[in-house]
Amino acid sequence: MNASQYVSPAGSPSLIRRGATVSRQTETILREMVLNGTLAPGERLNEVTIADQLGVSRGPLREAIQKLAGEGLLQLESHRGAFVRKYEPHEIIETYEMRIALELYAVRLVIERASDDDLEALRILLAESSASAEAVSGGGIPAPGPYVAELDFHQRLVSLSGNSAIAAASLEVNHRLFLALTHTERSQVRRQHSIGEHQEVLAAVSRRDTAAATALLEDHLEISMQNTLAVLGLDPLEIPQGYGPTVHGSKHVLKTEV
Amino acid sequence: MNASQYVSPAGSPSLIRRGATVSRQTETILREMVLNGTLAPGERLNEVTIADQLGVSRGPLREAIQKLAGEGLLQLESHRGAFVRKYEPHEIIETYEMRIALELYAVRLVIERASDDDLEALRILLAESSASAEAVSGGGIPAPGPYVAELDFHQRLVSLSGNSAIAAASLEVNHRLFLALTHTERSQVRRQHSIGEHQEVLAAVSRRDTAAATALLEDHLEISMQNTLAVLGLDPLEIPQGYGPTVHGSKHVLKTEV
DNA sequence: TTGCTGCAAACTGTTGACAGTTTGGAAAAA
DNA sequence: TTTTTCCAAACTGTCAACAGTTTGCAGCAA
Repeated sequence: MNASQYVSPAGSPSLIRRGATVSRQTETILREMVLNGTLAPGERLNEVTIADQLGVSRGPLREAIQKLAGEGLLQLESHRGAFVRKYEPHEIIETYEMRIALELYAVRLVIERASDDDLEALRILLAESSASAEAVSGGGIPAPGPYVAELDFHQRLVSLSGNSAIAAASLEVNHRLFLALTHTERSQVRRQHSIGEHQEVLAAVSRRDTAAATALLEDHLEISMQNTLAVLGLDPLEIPQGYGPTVHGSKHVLKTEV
Repeated sequence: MNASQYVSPAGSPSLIRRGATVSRQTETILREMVLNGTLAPGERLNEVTIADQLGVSRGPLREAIQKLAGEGLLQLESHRGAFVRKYEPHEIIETYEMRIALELYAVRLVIERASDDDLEALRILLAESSASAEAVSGGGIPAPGPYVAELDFHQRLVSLSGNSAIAAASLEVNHRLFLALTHTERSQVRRQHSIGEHQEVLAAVSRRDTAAATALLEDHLEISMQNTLAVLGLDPLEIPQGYGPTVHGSKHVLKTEV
């Protein structure tokens, strides 16, 4: 339901939040501005302008900028300022691979630790998501893009690992991918089908079938990455030296391995 | 050779570095102060004092603090300041698991992408490290602790994946673990033996044997984590709800799986 | 002695101003 | 016209001072 981790809600967020310092509030708002496209990739952040817009001084703003740079959303250049990070294709691939690394291990932890109730809750959520995907713009709720839903499922799944370090890193990676891909994406066709793959993964997790779950998840992520490469106009074979996508997943025999 | 990623070298680093801004220099120095124990875990950072020590004003210092907080080395508390992060046992476990997640996937990438020469170079490095470990404090070089060497090998291995995102995340995780463990560690006995395990992993990687390499690496990391738990005075069975160590590794049949 | 209250010192959060670098265009040279 | 030089405007990096919160202790009460 809550997709606000990736895109800001309709109303602009209130500047007033109890206990939070101006620096932190600025950080949150700035992150949203980067993720929802208010600040476009490659764009330079004029400190004076933005500080005026947000009604803060440059001090807290600069602290927020440092933080976001550490998260990979901004890029700092000495004496030239901060720019919204613009990811090169090979960087997107690297980030994708990091996502795979985190999720493949996370799903193993989920199988060991998540309760049946938690998994059931996720299954229901996925079913609703599936239903709302069929009824294209039917409901009154402004449905988030399929990519947001995609990331949302993965993030929830990873959270069930109980490992907050991996979950936090995963969120950061997803933010980077969202920034990198949301502005290139054209053909979102395949995203629709991924719900089915999610359901398959979740079913395997519910059966506590580690081999099947990891294999299915890896296949899903590989396909997703291939799709990304295609969107970027890159062919798997014409990728710069040594940065080709991995194809471990295709070796797996899925359900027969149970 | 270069262990400066984890511990500062003998001489204190020069404040003067061409092109780097005061903020960045402060960040680097502060990171070293945290990692080498000049600032102890749990200790509060007095901004005025530290700013005076480093000969900078509070502005750049605060920017550096924000950055290090993002790296998990400092913890910020509103209106109370920054503290050197003190990791709870369960957080150490979580961080360890994240390290495992990254390295297990990284080693697969290494097998696909690293050149024979790169692997050979790492093998030689490991051999030297092994030799210097035997000659306890024999050479003139002030040998870094075994834990530093341990992390150094892993970091170099991960770097050979060619994935800088994973490598950067791995370095950050290793920094956190170094901070968390270097102050609790007493029995470093087992660290000595890990060199042999490193050699085994590397051999499997050199043979491009993915199954063996990942299995060996996982076993090594699991053992290392168990050792860590023991040092922390935690028994695998008495770990708080659901946070027990995973034991995937022991299921693997190593070389026969080739 | 023990516990509570209130104040003052210390410290963090924030701001506005100053200093040095970058940048883009005007003016001069080719 | 094209290229180069130079300067001024704009902007980032840094600093010092102000404001509001936290904290610890002195003084008072029980």
